[in-house]
Amino acid sequence: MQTDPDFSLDEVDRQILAELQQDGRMTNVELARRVGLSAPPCLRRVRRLEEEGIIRGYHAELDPVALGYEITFFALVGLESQKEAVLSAFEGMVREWPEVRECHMIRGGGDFLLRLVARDTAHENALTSRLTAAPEVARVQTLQTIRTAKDAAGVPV
Amino acid sequence: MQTDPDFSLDEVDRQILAELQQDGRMTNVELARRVGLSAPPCLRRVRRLEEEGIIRGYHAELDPVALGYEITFFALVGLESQKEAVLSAFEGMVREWPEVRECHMIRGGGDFLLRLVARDTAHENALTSRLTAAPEVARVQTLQTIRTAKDAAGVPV
DNA sequence: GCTGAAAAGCATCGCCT
DNA sequence: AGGCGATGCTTTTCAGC
Repeated sequence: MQTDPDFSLDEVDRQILAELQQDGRMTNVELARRVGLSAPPCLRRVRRLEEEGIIRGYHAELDPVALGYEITFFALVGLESQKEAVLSAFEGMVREWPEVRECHMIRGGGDFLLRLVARDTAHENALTSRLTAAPEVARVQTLQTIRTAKDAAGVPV
Repeated sequence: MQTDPDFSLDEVDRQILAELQQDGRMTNVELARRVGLSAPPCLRRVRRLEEEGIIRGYHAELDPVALGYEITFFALVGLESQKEAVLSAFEGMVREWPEVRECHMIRGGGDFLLRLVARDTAHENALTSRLTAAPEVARVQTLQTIRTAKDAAGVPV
C-alpha cells in the first residue's frame, strides 16, 4: 500500500487510472474493453495499482445540499505560535471536527487553510466562532463561496 | 438526475450513502448486509439515490505524487472588475486549465480561490505567472501547502 | 416495500502462449 | 507480460407476499 518511486506507469496504466477516476464503478470487463485488453490482465493491473497505493480508494461523490450542507466555505487561520506542538495540536483538533473537510498548512508560518461545510449561515457562524475561540488561534479570516465554477476532485491524468 | 428538495432520506439511505462514500466499489450484497436489507431493495435504493442526483458519481482516488504532481497549492486571484462578463470569462478560462482543480468565487467582490496541482516548483511558478498575466487579473496571492493534516473528500453523513 | 429464486453477467483463478 | 476457459459470486429481474 506504499507508493513505489521506482514503479513506472505505462500508457495503459494511465488510461486505466483516467477511466477509474471518471467512473470508479466501471466493471472490469468494460474497463478492459476500453483500454484494449482482455479482462484478466486488466484486473491484474488494477490490483497492482491498488497495492502500490496509486489507487487509494473508491468513493461515491454525494450532493452536499441533499445531505443538508448548503454552504461550503474556507477559513484562513493564523496561530499564536509556530511551535510544532501548537501546530500539531491544532491539526489534531480540526481532524475531529466533521465539518472541517480539509486542513492544509500554508508556507509562511503558523497559518492554515481549511475547507468546511455548514448547514446554514448560523452553523457557519458557530463554526467560525469555535475556530476563533480555539486555543492558540490568533486570527480567522473566512472566505465564503458564492459560486463554484469548477470542482474537479483528483488530478489530471 | 436533479436533486429533489421534497425527497427525504431515511436512516437506511444515509447509511447507504455513508458506506458508498467510504468505499464506492463495495458490492451490493455487502452493502445490503451492512444496512440490514436483502440485495434487491438495497439496489433499488442505490439506483434511486443515483437518479435523484444525491449520488453524483463514483471515482477512484489517485495518488497525485505517483502521477507526477508533487505540489498542491491555492491561489487567491483578484480581478480588475466585478462585471459579470469579466467574472465568467475568468471562470471559463480556468475551466480549461487542467492544473486548476477547483475555482470558487469568494464573497467580497471579484475574488476567486483556486486549488491547483503542479509537477514541481518550476511548473508552479509558470502557472502563477500565467494567472498573473491573464486578462483582467489584478493580483495573485499563492498559498503553498506545506503539509495536509486532513483531506476528506465529500461531506459528513 | 420486502423476500426468494433464477438467469445473465462478472470477477477471478489456473494454465498456456 | 497477455489470453483462454472454467468456476463461483454478483447483479438484476420477476413473481408473490
